[in-house]
Amino acid sequence: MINFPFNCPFELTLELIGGKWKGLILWHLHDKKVLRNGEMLRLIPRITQKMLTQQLREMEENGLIRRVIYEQVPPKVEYSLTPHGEAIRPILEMMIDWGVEYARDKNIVIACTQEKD
Amino acid sequence: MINFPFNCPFELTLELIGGKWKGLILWHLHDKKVLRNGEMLRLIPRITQKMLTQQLREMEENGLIRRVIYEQVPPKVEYSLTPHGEAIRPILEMMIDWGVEYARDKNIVIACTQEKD
DNA sequence: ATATATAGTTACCTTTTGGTATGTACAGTA
DNA sequence: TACTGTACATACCAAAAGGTAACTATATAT
Repeated sequence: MINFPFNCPFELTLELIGGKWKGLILWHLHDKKVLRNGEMLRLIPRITQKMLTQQLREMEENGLIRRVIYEQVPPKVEYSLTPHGEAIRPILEMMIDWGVEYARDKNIVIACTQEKD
Repeated sequence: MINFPFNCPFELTLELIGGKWKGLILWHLHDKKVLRNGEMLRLIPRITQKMLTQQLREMEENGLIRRVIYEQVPPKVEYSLTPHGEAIRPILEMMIDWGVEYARDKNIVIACTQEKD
């Protein structure tokens, strides 16, 4: 999995949460604790199934989230945060706070359907 | 400059500090306060001139850093942080802390020549 | 037999990002 | 006259990331 030559721990962290949708997915998981595939698709309207699966798989492989499969038909799969995923929370919060402040100062509009809490 | 449809303030922040070398550049600027082009090349051995200029220009355009040109020959240009750039510091610190902790847990080696302080 | 619901996969394409190598400008110095 | 130091720019290429559209599987309900 992870085996690049990182110049700095910052790069490692960026590698793990830098995907286009990862912040949003993690944020919803912090909020709801447990989410299913379809629920995430509804919470993140513009994401596609492919991107959702892709980002979830990467975060699972990196040990940020947990994937639990129930052997049922139709299938049921639940996603939740691991301790490493939980520990990301303050970073997300600070990035959101900084972004809000910056956007206010620069008059940038964010098409944001979610709130911080 | 910034005019994408962001899904979340997190994405905006990521857009501004997500470049391959931006964290490292910002970190050195936090440390040294003022840096010249050549000094940064020496501090970040694996970066190329092109990438350094590119990342600096983007951050300048986004208002994270300041570029001061002295009309001399040979040229002298100094880079420093703006208030928005300064405000990024706690995010960098948390990302570094989280990355260090994660790397320890997963036995990932980071070829890191810099220290946190 | 057909449709439903859920959670995917796959092939293909476009855009973005990062990297290599080389060229520019210009006053001062040997 | 050629070389140095500083801070770039530019053309070109390769790799990574992201996106679109269509296809899959299976028990149950109609």
